[in-house]
Amino acid sequence: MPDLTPSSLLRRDGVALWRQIEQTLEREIAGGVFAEGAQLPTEAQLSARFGVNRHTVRRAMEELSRRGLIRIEQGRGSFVAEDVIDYTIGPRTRFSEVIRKQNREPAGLVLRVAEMAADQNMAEELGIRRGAKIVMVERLVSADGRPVAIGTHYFPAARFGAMPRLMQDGHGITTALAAMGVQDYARKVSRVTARMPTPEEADLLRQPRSRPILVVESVNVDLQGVAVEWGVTRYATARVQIVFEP
Amino acid sequence: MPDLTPSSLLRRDGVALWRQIEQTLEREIAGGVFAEGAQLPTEAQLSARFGVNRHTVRRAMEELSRRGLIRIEQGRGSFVAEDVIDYTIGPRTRFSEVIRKQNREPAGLVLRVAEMAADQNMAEELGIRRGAKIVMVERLVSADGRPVAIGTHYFPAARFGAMPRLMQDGHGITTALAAMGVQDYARKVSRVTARMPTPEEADLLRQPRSRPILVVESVNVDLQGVAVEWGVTRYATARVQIVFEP
DNA sequence: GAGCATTTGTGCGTATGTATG
DNA sequence: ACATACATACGCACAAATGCT
Repeated sequence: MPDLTPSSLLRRDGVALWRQIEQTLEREIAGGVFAEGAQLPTEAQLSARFGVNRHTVRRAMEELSRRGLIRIEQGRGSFVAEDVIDYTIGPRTRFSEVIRKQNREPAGLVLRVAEMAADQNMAEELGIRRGAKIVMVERLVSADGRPVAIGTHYFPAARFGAMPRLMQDGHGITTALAAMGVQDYARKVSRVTARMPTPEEADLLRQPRSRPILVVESVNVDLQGVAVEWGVTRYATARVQIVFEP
Repeated sequence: MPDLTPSSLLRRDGVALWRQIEQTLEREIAGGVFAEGAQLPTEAQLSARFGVNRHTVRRAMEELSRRGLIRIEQGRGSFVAEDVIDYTIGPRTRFSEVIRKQNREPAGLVLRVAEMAADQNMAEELGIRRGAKIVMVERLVSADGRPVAIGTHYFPAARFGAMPRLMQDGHGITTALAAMGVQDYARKVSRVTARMPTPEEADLLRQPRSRPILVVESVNVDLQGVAVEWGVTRYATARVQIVFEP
């Protein structure tokens, strides 16, 4: 199969060489020569292929990176950018619905389950006594098999003691809560910060350690306004942007 | 004036040395011996003062950092944490009101002003023709003299050509818009990502280059639903957390 | 850019105190 | 009394980030 476009460049035809390289690579990415997330040839290989200096290739790559088509990682290489998922957060945010609306397949994998006593902060957020039993469920959520976020959820054990078992049986939060009598729930507030990932977080989210993660803390309440869940979710900035619709 | 607490530590009395150091420093911070934002003595100085190994001091510092009382910066030192500002974003977000509600004094400094033609993206966001004139205003906003965010704002020049002059005359966005006939405006959507700061951004926001910034992109519309402003604001994660209230 | 001082970050080896069976 | 396990504390060396010349 021939290349999508001839790689030969026209010198002094009024279009800078780096522009021609940029356009060639852009067409090849659009045409599927390089798949989403795939590694591009190294700058050295590209400069050999186009018969130009590495600086010229770099100029083209910088432009592609600036336009968001590729992602350059120092010391690793360059990669075709994956589509960013718009993770819309509003009063009625449901993970699986958000992902399906983007025509992707949601999945959740339970990483960890624990039981603990509520400390001062948890107790305040959930409106329960300090020292009351809490169940914690941590899971990795993905879209089309690509990890999107790590969510750590805390539920009052008195009301939701069965939560860990339900979620390990493959339920999402919404259906698990429904099974325990919570027909509906709404998000109260969301606090957003950003920080560098721990090595484990970077591995789980399959993103470079040099890239920050978004940390969103939120509380969900039932129809009576009683807190049912307090959680911290860490999003991969490589693959998601958070959209708030007031 | 004597020290708030004697610095001498009790060995093998059931309380680990690092705990005693943690408590001593905590009391000194609370007592104002070290002011908000002030640099603490180096680990070497503290280990000399307490007569312990540097590791022992580090253990105490890690705990204080985990609890959010101090902030540790490699190669620079450790600093007493400043209170984080809750930057609440909703339909009616006004910078100066948000800051005043936290009992801090807001300020804005115009960094840059420019005129340009709308590219594809800007034109879509603002609902104008591609190539139409746009005015850009970039400013550094602070609370109590501490930089909080860098905002880059784009306005359609046809309607808001006087924007740069008004803002350089010390107006905020709200009063400048009011002077041009926009009595009220509302935020439509906010898209949130995080990335590492450029060196210039880190300097302007007075935060370490190793700490990520929050990037919020938003559109403001007038009462008729017509876009009046499209902007990108970069927040210092050291001093702000963004709160969304649905 | 190179070089240097300062400061925090990390790893490894070792000794000792504390709790448990 | 002894063995074991674990957290605490120390000493030393080097890595990494920052700021300055």
